[in-house]
Amino acid sequence: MSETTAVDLNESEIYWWRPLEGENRPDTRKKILIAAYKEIHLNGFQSASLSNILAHTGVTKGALYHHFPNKTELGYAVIDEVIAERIARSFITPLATAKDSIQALIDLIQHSGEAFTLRDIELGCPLGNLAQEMAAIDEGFRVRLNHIYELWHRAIIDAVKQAQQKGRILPSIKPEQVAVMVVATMEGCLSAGKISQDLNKLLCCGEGLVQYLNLIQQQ
Amino acid sequence: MSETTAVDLNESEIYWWRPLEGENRPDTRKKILIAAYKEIHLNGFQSASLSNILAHTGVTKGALYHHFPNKTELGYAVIDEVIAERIARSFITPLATAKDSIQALIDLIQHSGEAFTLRDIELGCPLGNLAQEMAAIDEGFRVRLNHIYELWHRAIIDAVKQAQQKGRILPSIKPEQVAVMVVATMEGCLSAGKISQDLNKLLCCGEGLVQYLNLIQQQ
DNA sequence: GTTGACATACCTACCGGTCGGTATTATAAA
DNA sequence: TTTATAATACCGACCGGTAGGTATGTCAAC
Repeated sequence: MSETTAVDLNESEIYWWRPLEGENRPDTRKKILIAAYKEIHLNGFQSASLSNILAHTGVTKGALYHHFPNKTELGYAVIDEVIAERIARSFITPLATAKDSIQALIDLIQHSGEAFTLRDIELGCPLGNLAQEMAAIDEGFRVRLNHIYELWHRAIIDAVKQAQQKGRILPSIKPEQVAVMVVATMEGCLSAGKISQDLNKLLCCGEGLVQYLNLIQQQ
Repeated sequence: MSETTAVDLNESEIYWWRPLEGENRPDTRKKILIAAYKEIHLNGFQSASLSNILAHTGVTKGALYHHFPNKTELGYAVIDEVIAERIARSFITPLATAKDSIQALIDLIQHSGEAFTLRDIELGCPLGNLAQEMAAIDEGFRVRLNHIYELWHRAIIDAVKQAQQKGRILPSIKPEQVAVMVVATMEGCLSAGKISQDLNKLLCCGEGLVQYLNLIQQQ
């Protein structure tokens, strides 16, 4: 979608902390992208305020419109350069590089469930939020977000197929079905946690998904 | 949440069709509620425009602010009087009244998967959309939406417990876990369908959920 | 002297919300 | 049965504020 390299978010940084001052060469574009990602994650795209992004970065409106033609294109860039990279790093690469692919998938679900903070579940999944909000409204958003989901699905399909070849998973199981279901349930879990503001509900849902993955294995 | 009776939506009606004219006694409040529900379903609450609602109903701003003190309270009323009733009618009552509760749950998932139109999956679940958008922003929304989810969970918990007593479901299964997972996966399915705009993906996901429900049954 | 990277001032559209006023209907005393 | 009173339902011009977006200017680097 974009030729520019992905943006490193520095995840541990607290939202809206004052930007580092006195930095010799601030990459303005990167700063805008990160601030926009946070603002969108917090408020959704439509309610994301450019003025907020400007205020929190110290960047001026002129600079913003120098780097991005309009708000929509800024949103596209956030998807292509921030969100896509996060999903790849968190959920796709670990599957592709694993020896035991199906166990890696289970580990991933359990690990991400445990790694969530209260703030995380309060805000929900950046990908899911945006997809929910924008898919019906803007085709450009829909296509870009769908592309990320397709990559995610493909990674799980490959993992299941690999496990099936090793005889670890019942041959009657359709890999595509598992992929769609795992992603859907993970998103649904996040959503459940967000609404109830109850980490246990999220964990409970994750256990259910792991249980499903165990049930479709041989023996 | 509200003492007023639920609003009948007349589901077959096409969105934003001209309102019936020459009707002898138009219930303005009901008209506003239905139009607001549709506008919110389409654009989300924050981006829902009161002017749009007014334009599509022919109701004036004065009338709107006569019936609702502000936009937020209008949103609350939509949840309490429109969305809650829809969820109850579609997913809760059918479970509570069924003889074979677990088969009713499976039927419900399969039936609702088949009943969806392309327009439905384009817009997504009214409950899920709103929850995703507003849970982190407004506590009033969160509490009301969570209440609906709680009712839904309870209905499934009762169904699973009932089936367990009849020996139809493995005793090791935790009903709460099934409930959270079923709701989460259904929401996730809808979401997957919405983003891919592919009915097959939604159906595929529903099959996966049914498969899970079959796997936790005895024999 | 041209280009890229900003900065500043400004524009218009639209947003939720207010407010003074009016038409209609219900209540009830005369 | 008429008439005074009051509450309800509604109208629409108007308001302050904010939104995204633009026009023009500056200034260092090449």
